[in-house]
Amino acid sequence: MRAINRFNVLDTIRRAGSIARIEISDRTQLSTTTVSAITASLLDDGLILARTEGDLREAAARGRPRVMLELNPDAARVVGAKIAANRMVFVVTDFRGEVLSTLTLALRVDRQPIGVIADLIEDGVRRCVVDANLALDEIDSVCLGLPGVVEHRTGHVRTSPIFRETGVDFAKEMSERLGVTTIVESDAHAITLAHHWFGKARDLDDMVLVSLEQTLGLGVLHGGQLFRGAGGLSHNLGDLVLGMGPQGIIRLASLAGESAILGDQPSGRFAEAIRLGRGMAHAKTLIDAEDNTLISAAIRAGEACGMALANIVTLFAPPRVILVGSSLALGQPFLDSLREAYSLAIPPSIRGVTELVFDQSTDETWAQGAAVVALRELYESPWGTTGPAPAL
Amino acid sequence: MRAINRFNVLDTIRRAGSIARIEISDRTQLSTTTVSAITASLLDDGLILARTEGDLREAAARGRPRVMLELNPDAARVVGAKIAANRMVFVVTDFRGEVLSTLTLALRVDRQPIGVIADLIEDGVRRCVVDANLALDEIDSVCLGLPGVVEHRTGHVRTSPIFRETGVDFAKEMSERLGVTTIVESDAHAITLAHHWFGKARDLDDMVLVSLEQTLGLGVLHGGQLFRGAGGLSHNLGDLVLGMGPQGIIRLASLAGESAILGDQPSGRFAEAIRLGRGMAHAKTLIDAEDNTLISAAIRAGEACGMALANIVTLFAPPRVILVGSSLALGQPFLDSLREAYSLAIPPSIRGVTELVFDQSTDETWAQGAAVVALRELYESPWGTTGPAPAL
DNA sequence: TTATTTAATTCGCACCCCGTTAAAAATACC
DNA sequence: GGTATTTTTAACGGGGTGCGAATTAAATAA
Repeated sequence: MRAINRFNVLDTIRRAGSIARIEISDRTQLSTTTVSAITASLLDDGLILARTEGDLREAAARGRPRVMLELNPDAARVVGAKIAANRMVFVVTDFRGEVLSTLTLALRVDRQPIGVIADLIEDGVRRCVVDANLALDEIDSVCLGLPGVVEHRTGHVRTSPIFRETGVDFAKEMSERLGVTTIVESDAHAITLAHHWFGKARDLDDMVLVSLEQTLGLGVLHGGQLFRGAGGLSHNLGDLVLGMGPQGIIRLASLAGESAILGDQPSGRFAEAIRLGRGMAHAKTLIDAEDNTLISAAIRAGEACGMALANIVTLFAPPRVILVGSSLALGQPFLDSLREAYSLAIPPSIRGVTELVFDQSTDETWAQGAAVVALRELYESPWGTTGPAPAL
Repeated sequence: MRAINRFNVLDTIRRAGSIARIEISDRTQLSTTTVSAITASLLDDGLILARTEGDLREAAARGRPRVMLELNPDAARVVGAKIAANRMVFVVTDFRGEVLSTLTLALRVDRQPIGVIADLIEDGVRRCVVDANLALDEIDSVCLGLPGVVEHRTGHVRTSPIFRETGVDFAKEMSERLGVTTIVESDAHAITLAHHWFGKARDLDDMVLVSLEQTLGLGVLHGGQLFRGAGGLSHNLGDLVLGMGPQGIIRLASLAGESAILGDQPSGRFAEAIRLGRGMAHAKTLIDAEDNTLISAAIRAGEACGMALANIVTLFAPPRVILVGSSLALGQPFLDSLREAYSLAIPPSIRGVTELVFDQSTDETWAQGAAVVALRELYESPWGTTGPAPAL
């Protein structure tokens, strides 16, 4: 019970950024007595800091000025990473989730053996930590966000476009290499939490996020918690079936995946751009130059996404859906056809329930989301004292 | 906190049927002390009963014999109902969810004004209660399971095939008529809970149920709780989009809904059978007689369902999916094509995660499920005392 | 009959939260 | 400077919760 209240208080402080005890007791419905006790213990553990200035009540602040409380940035450091097929982005953040250093590695890792990928990630983590003027043993936790189907609880990667192998115990592997607790999570879940903490869902505890990257992913926030499916699996939208064609099953990925839009051939005109991770940006340039093949591919992809989106909204009926990912960079043809297909496909009975939001976050935001996954677990840890100081 | 533990203990007793305190403390991880206190209060409130006999440990029972605890059937009575377009089924159950009386009314209610439907339901409830040798004021709660999109929390029916109107405050309406707390819930949710309590998901706290009736519904059980979407909406599978045809959007309902299979025309050859609620049974007879039109309709419907099912499994990855509903009565052509389409459409990455189970429950089971919805709310109510007797 | 075994209860302890009250702290107003 | 105002801390009593140790209860085995 204390643990729950502690978490709530800590989370209230995080959301507010800077807040007085009175406000906390107001928002959490806890008595000021209790809030005082909990904040005292949080101060004691060094998780929060008190600041005297900064009382921003309207002019007439008569009585004793409030003491503002805020997270102690130095209470913990974590590493978050977005691992994609053609690039890796690492960030080190402080306890608030604020980025301390960033590192982007533009290199193609898919189809590499797992040992090589692990090597590269290990290297990236270590370099990014050094860039933040830290040592690895000052890092409390690492979280890797990667595409594919990931079992969060066990760190088991069932399938991922970046691995040739299936069923990899990647969290274990990386924990051993780094000597730091390492969590593996789907990249879509990471960006979902990033939006919950910092982005376009700060005000909502229920929402759905659809990520349109090389892989098509889904994040569902339900009561402030990620909905992780029964077994803690992530959702792989690309596998959704959109219909039956002459060649058999038509999956969303085959219409709206990156390779479906840009073409898959290693000799294709995008091969070079893709290798450099600039595929979508390049495509945008061509679309602006009225390249008809690409425009029609973008339109097809938008239609497919719009229909899949309508199905997801039919199932979850969230107040807001956030769309993210590199495909958004395709611009008007894609977005317009998506919107049109969506509004055609959305059933009348839930029309108006859901608001559609597009967001083009940087890769850094995704990595930051991974850091948030790690931080959330730290927030819920019992930490130092849970009550009076332990007996000596 | 007590409330939570009380509910857990009560639910443990329900699941076991008959169980000793020690076992409860074993399963709930509560201390025997706490279990004793809670069971004492439950006994005090008359929610459970103690029975000395019935200690079924293996032969050598040395020490003090266990006192078995079980639900007190008389602690409460509820009415559950399944309201369909061509029939209504009511049950009265005791506190355990055991059926005390049943009433089936075969009558077509869709397209009737809402007042008429309410009249019929009111009548059915009253008659079924009388059949159980009870008076209405001995009923603690009523739950109506009906097809369509229902907001459970408010009892608001957004759309339903049995109402011409949209946005009906049906719970309020019926509560006032009956003078008994009345809950409105989607029929799919009702049958989901029925399977959780009594049927093919007794052993699981996570599963998905798909109901193939006139309307296509979905129930998702997550951690023993119904997943009700963000706003408490139910899920209407019929609105799922399966592709784009020459006539525009193709929805699941247009391929696999009852009217899609049997034909919609009032002058059709099924008109009479449908009116009597025997549509599917009649269809089965014709299929057995090798009626090719029907067989191909059944196959089409099966394919559509199989594909939609694969999408749902892709999203939720439950350990088990239960399929229920009148369409199952179509037999081999339908089931085979469903299974085939499903196994074709299910992505390889989660193959083997989910087990498919078919179940042809009677209408009574659906109504019983509605009763379970009502009972679960009673279980969570604070009831009489929450601790020592209230001060006089 | 006595010892043994197992189940259930009683009792005391620690904890947690709340409300009230009082006191201390830090400012603005007069 | 004194006074009013507001936030924060501290102290006390009351009620609740859960747990462990000791105790009682009820049966069987020797």
